[in-house]
Amino acid sequence: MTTDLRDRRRRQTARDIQLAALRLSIRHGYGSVTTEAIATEAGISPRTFFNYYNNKQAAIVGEPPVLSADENLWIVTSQNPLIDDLVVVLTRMLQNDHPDRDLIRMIRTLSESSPELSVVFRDSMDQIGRVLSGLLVERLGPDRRMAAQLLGDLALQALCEAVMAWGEDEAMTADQIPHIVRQQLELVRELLAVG
Amino acid sequence: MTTDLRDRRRRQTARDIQLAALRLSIRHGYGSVTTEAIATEAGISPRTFFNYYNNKQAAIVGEPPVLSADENLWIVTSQNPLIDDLVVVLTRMLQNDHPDRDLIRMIRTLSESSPELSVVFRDSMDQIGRVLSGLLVERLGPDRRMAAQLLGDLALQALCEAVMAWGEDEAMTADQIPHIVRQQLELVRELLAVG
DNA sequence: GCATATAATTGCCGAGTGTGCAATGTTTGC
DNA sequence: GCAAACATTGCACACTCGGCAATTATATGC
Repeated sequence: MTTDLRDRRRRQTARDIQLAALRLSIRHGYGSVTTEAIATEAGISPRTFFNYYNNKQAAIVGEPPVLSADENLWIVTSQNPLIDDLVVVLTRMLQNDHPDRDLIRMIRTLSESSPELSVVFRDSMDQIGRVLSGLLVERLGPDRRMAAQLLGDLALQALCEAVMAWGEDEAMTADQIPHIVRQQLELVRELLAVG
Repeated sequence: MTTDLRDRRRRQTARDIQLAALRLSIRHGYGSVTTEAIATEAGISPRTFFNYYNNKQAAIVGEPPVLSADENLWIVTSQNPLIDDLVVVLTRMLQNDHPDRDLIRMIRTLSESSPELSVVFRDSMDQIGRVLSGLLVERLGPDRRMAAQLLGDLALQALCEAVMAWGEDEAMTADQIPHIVRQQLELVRELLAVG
């Protein structure tokens, strides 16, 4: 059962690299920091950096959470209100991958000073978006394909914003994030109706 | 009044480069095509490539349309339904920058075969998204800031999808794109209410 | 027209990115 | 312990991208 030693090490190293990338980039600017500098700061060789992340941007955002299509197939046939189901899916995803408030804040700080990073957080969740959209397309049928994709994207974007807001507000607990997501989705619905 | 010779040349060259990038990438795969090969195909020097585009991805999607904040300030104080105003803004933007159906189709083809490009089209519109979101935040007030950003993003994503759909369907005319956007936004509203 | 300012193209060079390969360590299962 | 599996590293190499200065093309004033 010590079989997880490697796993823990791997996670820890991935984290070390991310932290090094964030610290150095915040201090010296994203563009001025080389992968070599990050590797040195993280205590690994330059070559090893690329065993963990494909590029500098990936190191900044870290390993994104995963959304398993198999475990969420129920949403395809569920009769509940769509908004409820979306919130359930995102809640579960968050429970599998507890975000770190400090890291989130550093990412936010950095993407404000480096415009080229503004899309990076979002892009890192692209895989999740595709899975979610795929499930929604199944649920809503091919004639509502486009709206299904828009909904998946909207929900994911709402999650990103809610996580960012949580990062800024020390008084907020992680389990409030899904609540924010629901609230904002309902607000969007109202604004599309009257606003 | 021949003062536009340079301008026309510039546009033409930008287009030539984009076309070369798309053709070569579709034929040999995005990852296997070098900027040097693109430059040669476009009839320019490798160095000139980077005078037009900052990187290979930018060459693929070409120069994105611009959304002028100044010209759309009216949306901040408009009393019309939000969805109407959004459609108007996007319609005007499209009129300034007629998209080319063939290019859109090539981009779509390519992003299906190269997953790393799936976010590129969207990312190229990031600037537009920020402007639009900014306007909506002004209109809706700081307490609805998050929803405003989600709405701006949703509208932009709807536009992207509508343009892609138009690219695929020869029977569709460009002026139908805003109609599709409206239709999909309304569908999203309904789905958020009942779905 | 012609000379001159302005802008575009190009070659050259150098720092940085990212990958394949093979050697060397380290962990795990037995 | 030992062998298989896995991780780290160094090395070499192709590619990306930007600064600089020389060259060429275009625009403008006279």
